[in-house]
Amino acid sequence: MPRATTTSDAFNAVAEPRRREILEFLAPQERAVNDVVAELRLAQPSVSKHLRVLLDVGLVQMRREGRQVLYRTNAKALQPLHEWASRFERYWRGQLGRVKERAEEQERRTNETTKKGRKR
Amino acid sequence: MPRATTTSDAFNAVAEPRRREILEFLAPQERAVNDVVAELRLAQPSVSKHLRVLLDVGLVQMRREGRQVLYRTNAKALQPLHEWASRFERYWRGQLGRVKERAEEQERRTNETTKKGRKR
DNA sequence: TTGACATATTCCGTAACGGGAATATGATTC
DNA sequence: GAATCATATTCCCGTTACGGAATATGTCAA
Repeated sequence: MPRATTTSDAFNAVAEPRRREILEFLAPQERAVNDVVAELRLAQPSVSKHLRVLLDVGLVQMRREGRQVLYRTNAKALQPLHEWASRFERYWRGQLGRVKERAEEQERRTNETTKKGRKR
Repeated sequence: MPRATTTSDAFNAVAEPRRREILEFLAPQERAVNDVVAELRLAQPSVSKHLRVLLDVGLVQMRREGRQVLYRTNAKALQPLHEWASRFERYWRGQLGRVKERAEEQERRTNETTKKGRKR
């Protein structure tokens, strides 16, 4: 099985650095495709393709305005990513993480290691 | 250019769902490889490979203990991801985001009604 | 040693990926 | 209509992904 498609979810879509840049650029205000091209200095087809991916996973929204197409970041779609990372917050800071860690470490030693009569 | 390698950074490493599961499992306490295999019901070589990727980007740490190799999540390596997502927090909640949104919505509306067939 | 257990690596196959170039679609103006 | 501007899609290419199966490495025990 190959890697999951970039359009499968926000995690995959955001793995590409240029797409992250695009999201940052489109977050404060909506912009036309050519603005992205100019600002990030990417080829136009490349931008269109990245925007397509972002659109498919709901990370951007789109609106037609005359000849141009305006895109904007849909920040809500980044919430799951943020929340997922937040689950680890307690482990990189704060005491709760350490205390719990220590307690479970303790339990592991007594349970798992003993289950097969292992030494050490 | 193909997609960046999974070992290039945390974003790419975390794009794979199984690796996220592994990180969750290894966050509270360190575990042997076989524990991961048993708990997540993955093939052993698969787990070893995923752990290798996670190790390369610093998302887990490793320690040998007799025959087994114990892994644990290095939560600090997830901080950049969390911080990146946090930059969008103001856009999905909070007033700044909404105010700006409303302002633009307003402007969009005025343009549409006022200047119906203009040039750009 | 030899054998078992635990984990890692290699090789294979299929399936994206992302860039570039060319081309297609869409909307506006003349 | 035709020309033009703005964006999207298609095709080709070299690279990488992940899974499965087989095999290799490493550690302990008898």
